[in-house]
Amino acid sequence: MDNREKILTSALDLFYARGYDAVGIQQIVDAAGLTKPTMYYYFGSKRGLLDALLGEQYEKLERCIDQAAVYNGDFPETLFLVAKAFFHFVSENRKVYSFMLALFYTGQENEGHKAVEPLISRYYRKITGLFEAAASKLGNMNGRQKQFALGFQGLLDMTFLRVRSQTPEHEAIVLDEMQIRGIVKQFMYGIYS
Amino acid sequence: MDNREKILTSALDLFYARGYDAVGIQQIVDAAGLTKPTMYYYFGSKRGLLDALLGEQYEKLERCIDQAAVYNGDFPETLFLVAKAFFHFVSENRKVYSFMLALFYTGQENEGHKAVEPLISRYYRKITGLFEAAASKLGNMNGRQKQFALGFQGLLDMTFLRVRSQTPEHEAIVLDEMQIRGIVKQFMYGIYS
DNA sequence: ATGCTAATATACCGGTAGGTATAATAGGAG
DNA sequence: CTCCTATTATACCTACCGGTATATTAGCAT
Repeated sequence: MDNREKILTSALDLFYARGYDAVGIQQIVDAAGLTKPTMYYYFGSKRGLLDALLGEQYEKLERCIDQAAVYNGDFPETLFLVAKAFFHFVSENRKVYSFMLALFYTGQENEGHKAVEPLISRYYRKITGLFEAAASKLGNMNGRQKQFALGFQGLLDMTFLRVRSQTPEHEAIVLDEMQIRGIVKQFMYGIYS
Repeated sequence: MDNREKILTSALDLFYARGYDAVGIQQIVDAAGLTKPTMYYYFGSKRGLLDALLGEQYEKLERCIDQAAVYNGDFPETLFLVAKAFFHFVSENRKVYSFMLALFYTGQENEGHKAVEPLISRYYRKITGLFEAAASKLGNMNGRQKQFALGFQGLLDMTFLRVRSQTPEHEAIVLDEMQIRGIVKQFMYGIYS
């Protein structure tokens, strides 16, 4: 692992545990066994570090979802595949996804919020696109695709947070296929009722 | 409004917009038109200010819910009354509830998280108690009361965040009874399916 | 008027924040 | 061997952080 990666890793650990604003550059480079100029050489600023961290991690999430999110006519199955891809990613990247959610929930004038906001919006557009692709077949969404997308992703986030809180920090987050199908089923019943 | 209140108000405004760690005491007292020693006279420390702010606001939320959350045999109706009380509170206190959620989602080693955690836990215990009171009549919960409570509250939070994001900062958040009934209905279908 | 207390301001503390000027080091290309 | 560039560290900057010692003000009871 080169020094750039060391800094990114230490930063994520600390941001996840204490939050972006509560962590100083000094603490990050200390944890990485380096010094401040090294961090500024690679990232230019604290915000630059955050952007790099979020950008690189978000790309991984997006690739995960893109591989799964192909509407093929069977909408519940598509949602299941998306949910499965999502949980696969967050299980192996619990820190980064938790951190992204935390940043997104902080005040809109917060620097961290401004950094994640475009990524989260982009992600939601992707999920919304799924519902729009299915709109012609489902028919009864009445322009509520965005609301459904938010509801669906909210259910996934909520489930992630619940399972995370019940899983010790050092253990892997586990959700089997049956549980994931259960979540999608619950969501679909909500839509059709 | 006395000076103590002025400080609490300014603090909430700033914490809500920028986050707890990103706001300094100096900014808070400047916004309130006062000076630092006044803040330290009333609250002793930044953490003391946060505790006072959260404590006083949480009490209002708890009173709101307590008035509504009395299980009377009709469980869906009980949930509806709780949801209605919840939305009534968050509509009139959008900043404080948003701020509480933000703090709760930040890292567990963050001071702000430590401050809200007991309040949120207490709140969840209250909601869980509702499901436990209904357990004898509903019967089929199989010890999943806590999970249902988290799911139900998560749905309320999610809805609040969605409606909030669609409501301009200066406008009141509005959810009519029909929409609230729809949310509860969606949740119940999930349980029974 | 006098003394007491609650409430507020001025001016300051040590520490650390984000950030940088400068120099040393190291590895490859010629 | 020598130069060049990429990388890293030492030492420092200013600004602001949370917090406080001290003085002042205002109101009130005597």
